[in-house]
Amino acid sequence: MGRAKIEIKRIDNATSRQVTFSKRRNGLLKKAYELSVLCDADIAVIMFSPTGKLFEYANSSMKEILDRYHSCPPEQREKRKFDNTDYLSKEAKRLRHEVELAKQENRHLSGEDLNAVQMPELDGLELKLEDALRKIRFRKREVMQMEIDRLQQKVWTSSPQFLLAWRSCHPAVVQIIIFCSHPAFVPKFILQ
Amino acid sequence: MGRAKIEIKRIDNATSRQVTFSKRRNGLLKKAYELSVLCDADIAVIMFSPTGKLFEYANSSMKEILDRYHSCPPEQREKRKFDNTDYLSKEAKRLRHEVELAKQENRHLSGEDLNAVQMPELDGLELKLEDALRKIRFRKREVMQMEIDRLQQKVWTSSPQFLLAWRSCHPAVVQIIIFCSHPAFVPKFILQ
DNA sequence: AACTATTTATAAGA
DNA sequence: TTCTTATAAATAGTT
Repeated sequence: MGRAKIEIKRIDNATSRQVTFSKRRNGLLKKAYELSVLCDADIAVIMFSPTGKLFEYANSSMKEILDRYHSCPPEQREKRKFDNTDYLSKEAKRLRHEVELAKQENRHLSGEDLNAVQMPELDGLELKLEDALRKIRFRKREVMQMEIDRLQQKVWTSSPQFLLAWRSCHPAVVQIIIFCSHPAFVPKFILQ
Repeated sequence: MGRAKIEIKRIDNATSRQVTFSKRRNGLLKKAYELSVLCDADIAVIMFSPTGKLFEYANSSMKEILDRYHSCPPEQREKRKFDNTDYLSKEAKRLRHEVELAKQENRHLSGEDLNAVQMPELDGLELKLEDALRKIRFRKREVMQMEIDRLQQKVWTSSPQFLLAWRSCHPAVVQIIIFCSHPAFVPKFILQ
């Protein structure tokens, strides 16, 4: 939710960690407040910052909520516990699904596994592939042009000795360089 | 954060309230998890749903966090307490600021309070006002045209008696109607 | 503390 | 419930 996506792992830089704590602490408190009001739920949040300071929220009385918590039978507590593992396994599930979708799309873009694909999707795929081809060809021209420019530069800056020696080994390549070069850039000596 | 903006107040419909609780409960737990990991903070969340079910989160051990909480001197607890009033007063502050900004803009768009305004902003205001004028004039033409159409319709559907009677009271208005009407729509009798 | 480009959360609908 | 999607809200990086 910011300029960049961040990985959920401990922030190394202490200053950034503190700044992020301040921002997200407020976000969490706001969410807790909204949930308690919207849904008429009793909510308590206790936070100790990285520097050990206490922050808390309770829509009603903290003591009341904690008492109610302690009065719940332990097995009920454990049952509805949400620990990091729960969240991580949910995320893993979502990621696996995402991977499946992406792979399926790859197959379709490779012209495979098309038995179940109907006309509208086929039209879409066709257009997408045509577009991809155009882009790839454009990029190819670009890369070729860069290589030609590089070689022209080399011809222009090379010593005659180097070019003449090179021509004796690779006459065809030097011919191509001359062919591709603007006449003004072909050193006079090489035309002799 | 959804299709529509909602006001933060108790959801009346019990089903919606329960659905919203489910969704936001997960959101809150996720935020608590992320904050604890990112900032290396100890966090505990206790929630009782509208139907009285318990949900909890603790990055480490709930007991440990609660013990630590109880071991804090009461005055430290009170100091960092965030209750509904805190949030509402923050929101009020933000809203007051927003109102100030909007009023200032109104003044500028009314050509007032321009002493501190520099050239680029003035150019912007000028363009904005010219655009506003164009839109207003366009809307005026639109409204006038609708009125003319309405009157033409009336002329076309009125009984001669009504129009003749009306002309005797408001001859000028009837002249205007005739003038504005397409010849084909002016009833023959009125030209006599 | 503000800003703003992005990511994320979520309200409504299917 | 679960998924989808349009939109509101949170926030990471920047100033």
